[in-house]
Amino acid sequence: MIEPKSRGGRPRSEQAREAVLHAVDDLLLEVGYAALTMKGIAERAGVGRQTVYRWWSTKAEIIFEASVADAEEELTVPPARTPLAGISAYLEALVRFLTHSPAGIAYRTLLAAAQHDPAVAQLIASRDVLGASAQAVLDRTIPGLAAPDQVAARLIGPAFYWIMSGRDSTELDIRELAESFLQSVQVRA
Amino acid sequence: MIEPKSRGGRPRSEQAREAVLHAVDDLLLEVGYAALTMKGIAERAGVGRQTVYRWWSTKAEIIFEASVADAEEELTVPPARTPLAGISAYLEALVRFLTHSPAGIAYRTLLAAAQHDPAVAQLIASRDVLGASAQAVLDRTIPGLAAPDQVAARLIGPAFYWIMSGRDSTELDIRELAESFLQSVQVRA
Amino acid sequence: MIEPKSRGGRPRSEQAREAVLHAVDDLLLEVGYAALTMKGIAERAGVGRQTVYRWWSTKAEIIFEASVADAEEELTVPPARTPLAGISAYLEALVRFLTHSPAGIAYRTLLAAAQHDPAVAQLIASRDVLGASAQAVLDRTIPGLAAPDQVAARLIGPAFYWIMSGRDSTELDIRELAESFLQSVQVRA
Amino acid sequence: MIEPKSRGGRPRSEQAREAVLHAVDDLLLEVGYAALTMKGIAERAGVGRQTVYRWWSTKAEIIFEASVADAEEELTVPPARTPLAGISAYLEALVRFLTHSPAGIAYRTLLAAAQHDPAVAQLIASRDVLGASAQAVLDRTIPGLAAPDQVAARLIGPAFYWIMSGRDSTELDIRELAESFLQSVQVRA
DNA sequence: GCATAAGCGAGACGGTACGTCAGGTCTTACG
DNA sequence: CGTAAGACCTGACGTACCGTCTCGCTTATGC
Repeated sequence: MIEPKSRGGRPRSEQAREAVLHAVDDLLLEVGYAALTMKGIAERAGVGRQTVYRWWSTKAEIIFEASVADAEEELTVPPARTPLAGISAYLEALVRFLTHSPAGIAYRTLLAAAQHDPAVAQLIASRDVLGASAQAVLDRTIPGLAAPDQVAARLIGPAFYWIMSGRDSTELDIRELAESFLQSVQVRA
Repeated sequence: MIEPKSRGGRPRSEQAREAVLHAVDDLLLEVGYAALTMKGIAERAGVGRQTVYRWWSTKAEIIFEASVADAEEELTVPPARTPLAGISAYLEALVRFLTHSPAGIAYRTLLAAAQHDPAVAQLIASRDVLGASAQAVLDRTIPGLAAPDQVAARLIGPAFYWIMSGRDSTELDIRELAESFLQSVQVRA
Repeated sequence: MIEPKSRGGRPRSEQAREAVLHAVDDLLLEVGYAALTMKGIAERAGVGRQTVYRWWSTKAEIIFEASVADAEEELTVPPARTPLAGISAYLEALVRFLTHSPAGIAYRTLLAAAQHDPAVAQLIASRDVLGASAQAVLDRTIPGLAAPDQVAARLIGPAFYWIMSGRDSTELDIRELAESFLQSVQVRA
Repeated sequence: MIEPKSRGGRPRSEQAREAVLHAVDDLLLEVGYAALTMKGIAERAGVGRQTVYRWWSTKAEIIFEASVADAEEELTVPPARTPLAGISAYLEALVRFLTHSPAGIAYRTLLAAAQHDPAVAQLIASRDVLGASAQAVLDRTIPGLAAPDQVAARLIGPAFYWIMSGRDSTELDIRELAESFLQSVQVRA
């Protein structure tokens, strides 16, 4: 890819870019998605409103850029000695991500917005952090699966639904989830 | 329970109540949740703005009241001859509900809003249509389950995640989902 | 005059009428004319809103009915020994009325409203308390004046303007006003 | 006086300012003070509501700014050859102003509002167009008066009361008013 | 080394929805 | 049939944020 190679003009301020991303991180935790406004972001970042609009069209885009890197890191788990340990560790990470990580809260927020905003839906589809992380674990644990997408959904889905529907994550029996999943896979293999 | 028995005053207009609920039904499909405004609802319903605020605090409450009855009906499936047929039929109904039913689209919208609005979260928790419908099917198909909530999550979760993450519902292999679920239950029984 | 002789039904409640007039008296002092509302009057009087509208069209009418009797009484001064004493006493009463009497404040309020509301203008013209009171004093003091209306205006006007334009009434030299007025009348007689 | 010298930002739109003032001028004549709303002003001016509120707090402030310059001009009369001619000319101008000039109607409106709104009272006291115009005439006609404020009130008051109380201005004998005033001044001098 | 060009913070612009309030009308049950 | 209560529709209130614009200024490139 070739740089656009500007023919002069002041270059984009990296300082402003980071100030915006940090402002969004902070504000998302402080006031929540609904009360997050472009105006508020600009003021918190100490940046002109036009500067925000110049580089991002919507608040969803900013949240996405601010959280996707963290999300990928947090959902990466090291290889484990047994399938059960690997799957359990992944589910632990998934639950922790969705319930306690700022990036995970941002993800839930975006996924929520995607339900009624096609632009956001396309945005999160363009970098499917949850699916990709599950895929990585499955490839390592049970190579050569057919319909890997659907298997990943069977892995992620129960915990995902539990949390999205507002249930208490500490009452979730992750070990049982991991065992059921593995048995449903192995029996059919 | 005794009626509050008002001591005079004009009674609430049932006509206004229904006009508002229908207006929300219509507008939700036409313009979507984000562009759904209290002002717009009142105007579409031919009702005063104050009248809307008098009976509902937020648009989420109106959507909930407008869709919960439909939701319960659409998620009820008749008894089937075999467990596989019963589970499959339920999953079919679930997918159809979440993707094509106005009430289901309303439900996704509310669940999305609940991610960053505790009031909405409490509202949908107060009448858990998805969980209750799954529970009904499970009671009939595999009586005496331990941890029925978590089993319901294993039933609902995969399809739920598939759809919420924006994947194409026609590419979902429901038969395979039902078989995996039943085997994971039966093997462990 | 014949009573309308109602053909049955509950008669008008004198109690409700007085409650409304007292409520207006009180509220006018407490919150002022601008913040005086039909709704507020009804609630303060413990009376139905419809009952207020049934008997008075506007808040100006209620204020008028509530204050005109008091106004006439307060602007009546006893005969004095000399013209100067009579005129001075009248001007004292006028200033006190316009600045300190609830009825006088109500009058200023109505006169203000009359500037942009023909209905109110007609209402206060129908019972010209200020002009009538001045006329009474002039008839007694200097009988047989030509153009009594305009002379009354010369008597009332200076103090009236002083107060309406917001000047401090304690800085008004009433004695000087009375002397000037009498001299302007006598010289020309 | 130094300009506030803003440190950046789009400058105030003179076009918007004038559009608002003209809209108020027009609407005051068309619909009157009571039916004059901030919303209506903004719409008529083709201006955002916020823009109106940014520069003026109340409709009284707008009316004041829209009319004070006209008022001062209309109440200025050229020097006359005799005191009687000068005073008469001033009273003519005063009556014409209060009854036929848009600025004068605006002034009556403000003076009315001032009776129950201290903010408006202070506003019109801050630039006392009536008093100042009378003062100017008196200084020229009868220099060296004691208590010039009260003398001005004696000059303005009778005509002012006549008009404010709703009487017909064509029935006012201005020549007689002027003569009475001069005699009351000269006799005492 | 000076013109050109784009990015910057600030803040006013025309809009629109917010949630509240009062207006004036109506529909109840009660007396 | 008058009354108190209170729901009804209407529409203005003053505020917040939208996304755009216009300032003066800064910071690069390229002639």
